[in-house]
Amino acid sequence: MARLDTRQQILDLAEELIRSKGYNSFSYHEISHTLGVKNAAVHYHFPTKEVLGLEVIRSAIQRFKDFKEETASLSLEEQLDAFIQTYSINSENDKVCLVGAISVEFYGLPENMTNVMKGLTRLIHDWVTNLLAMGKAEGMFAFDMKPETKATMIITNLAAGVQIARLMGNETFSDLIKGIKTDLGLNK
Amino acid sequence: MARLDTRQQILDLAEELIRSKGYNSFSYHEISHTLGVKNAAVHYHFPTKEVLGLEVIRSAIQRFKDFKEETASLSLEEQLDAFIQTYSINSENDKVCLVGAISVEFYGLPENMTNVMKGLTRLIHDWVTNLLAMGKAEGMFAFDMKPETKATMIITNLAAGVQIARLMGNETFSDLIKGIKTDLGLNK
DNA sequence: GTCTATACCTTGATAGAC
DNA sequence: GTCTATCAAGGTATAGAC
Repeated sequence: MARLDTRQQILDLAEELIRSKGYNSFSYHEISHTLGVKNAAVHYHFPTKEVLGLEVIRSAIQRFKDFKEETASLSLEEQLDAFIQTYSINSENDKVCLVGAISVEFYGLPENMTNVMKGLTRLIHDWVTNLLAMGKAEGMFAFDMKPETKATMIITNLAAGVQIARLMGNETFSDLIKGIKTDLGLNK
Repeated sequence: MARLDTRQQILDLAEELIRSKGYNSFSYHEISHTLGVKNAAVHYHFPTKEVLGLEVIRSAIQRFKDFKEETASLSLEEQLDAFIQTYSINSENDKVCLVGAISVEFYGLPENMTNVMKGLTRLIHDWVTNLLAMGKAEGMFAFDMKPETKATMIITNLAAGVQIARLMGNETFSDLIKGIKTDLGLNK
């Protein structure tokens, strides 16, 4: 049985590794060995590790754009739930988000990567800000500050929520989600 | 002029490096070169990198215990401010906190390190929980959930706040602090 | 598109002189 | 306590055959 798309497999595994150990903690050997190909095959698809890292971020940008389109017709509360869902963790999957992974290693990464990552972060923050602003206007979400600020609060809750879950357990994360909703005046 | 305490200098620099690039992004060579000593000198004080990482975390535990003692006589709001202050960033200092740094690289670190880190995280979380519980009882802080949950919310705001500031700018962080206080019913 | 083979550098770590 | 010297292992990356 032939490999369908080695390039895509490498890309998916690289993202998984970045989000579980960090960019500087995995090697081309780990990727090639896991996928059952050779080191050189990985270099064929992604000539340098920086290119691989960049493509991981670019594909995440595309994925977020798809997410926006796919959820655009949902209610605002459903959109918020769908967004929270993208962070969700269970015992087999406790990857942190890219924003957290890249920002923690920030000064150990190629500048190209951090620059592209800034774009993704803005994209996410703008979308959440807009969602909250609309929700507040509709009387769906309640909060007493700029929607930009509330967006930062929710994004940081989620980003560090998946991180701290590794140190304190997954219940801490599910508990946190309830707190976010309570502070938005949901959970009534 | 003799070096006063090489061991302490190594320890401080190692923490700085972990919090700016991550544990797997710095080397013994970077430490020795920066401090103007040789590789072997670093190994004399910290025989393995794992021991060095462990000592960084242990010294952070001691520092937090000192912080508790030093702030114990302050008002609850002053204690909260002092805690927030430990995360504070400016243009020369935008190190992330140890909780974030260690949790992001979690699966790329020696288990010994992550285990000791769990202790520090509990220590911090318990202290914040207690602070919030007392503050609520006193009518100083207002929130509609378990103090444990609110503690997780504030800690994740701060931990990811310093991270996201690297991608969005420091104003995002100062704005976030205002949001935290607003949600606690302060900032009136 | 994947392989073998290899080059070259950096890494963490050790032995032994001073 | 710091040095010189050195090591084995692992890292990214490339050349060229299939």
